[in-house]
Amino acid sequence: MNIGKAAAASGVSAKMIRHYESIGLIPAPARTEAGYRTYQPQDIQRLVFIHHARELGFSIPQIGTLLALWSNQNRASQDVKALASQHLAELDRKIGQLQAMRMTLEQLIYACQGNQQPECPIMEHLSTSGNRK
Amino acid sequence: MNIGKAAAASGVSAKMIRHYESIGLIPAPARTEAGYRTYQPQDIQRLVFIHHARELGFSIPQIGTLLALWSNQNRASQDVKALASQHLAELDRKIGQLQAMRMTLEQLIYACQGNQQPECPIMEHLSTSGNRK
DNA sequence: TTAAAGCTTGCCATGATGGTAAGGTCAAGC
DNA sequence: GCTTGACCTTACCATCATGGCAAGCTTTAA
Repeated sequence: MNIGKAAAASGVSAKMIRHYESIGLIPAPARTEAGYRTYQPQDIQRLVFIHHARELGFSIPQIGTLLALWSNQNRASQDVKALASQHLAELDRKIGQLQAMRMTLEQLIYACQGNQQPECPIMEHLSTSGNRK
Repeated sequence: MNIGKAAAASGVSAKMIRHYESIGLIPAPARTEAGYRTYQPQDIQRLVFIHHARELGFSIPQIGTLLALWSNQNRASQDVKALASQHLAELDRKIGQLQAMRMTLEQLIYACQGNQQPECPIMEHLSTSGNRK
């Protein structure tokens, strides 16, 4: 299977497959005489795994760890759970940050008249030096 | 005022002040004979404005627009409001994405025993090819 | 006078991904 | 057989905002 098919089958773009190979996340596959990469079914499984992990927001280094656990028959599910929990905490942190922005911004938008006049609480907020609780 | 003081006064790092200058977000300030940048109070105001806008998550191009509106006496608050609303929508989109990840991940973590055994719903989710609603 | 702190520019790195360019290869149709 | 188009290859550049480091100059304080 060439890289195009592998990309379509796994949901990972050809570009990213090459990238993952270059950073060592996936092993370098066999090549045809012409130099084309050829993928086996288990390579596709690995790519699918990566794709799903990316959908959940895991970073590439985390996915490296997950892949190692995946191919380890003696893994303890608590290790997987710990990594996932760590990522969950990170997601919560990011969501919290964005929601804090969202909250302030929404209030400012609500308070803004949105007319032809220049007066605007949003601008005032941005230019005000201090006292922003 | 040198760049260090300007950084401390505005909350924008010296590094970023130089960067903003290099991309044209702020005008190049006067220099001393030795080549040191010297900032005026209005420059600090501008930096404070940028800092606050970054805290709300506005992108640099958006901040460029906001700065233009800021220094425009004839601005209409509806223009500011429109830009802010656009950004709010973007925040909502990102929050939604993260929350979708969060939701799935939390369920998987909940279902995982977290013991010494290898069986793990998280791993199953990642390796399963399809049917992930 | 000397040492420390601060400034200068320039380059490199992040993280995950996209784009583009220049060229080689393969398969199908004529 | 030859052309065409789809596919592959590598290599480089771009994003976005920020940090770090290095080599060298300037200012300040002891």
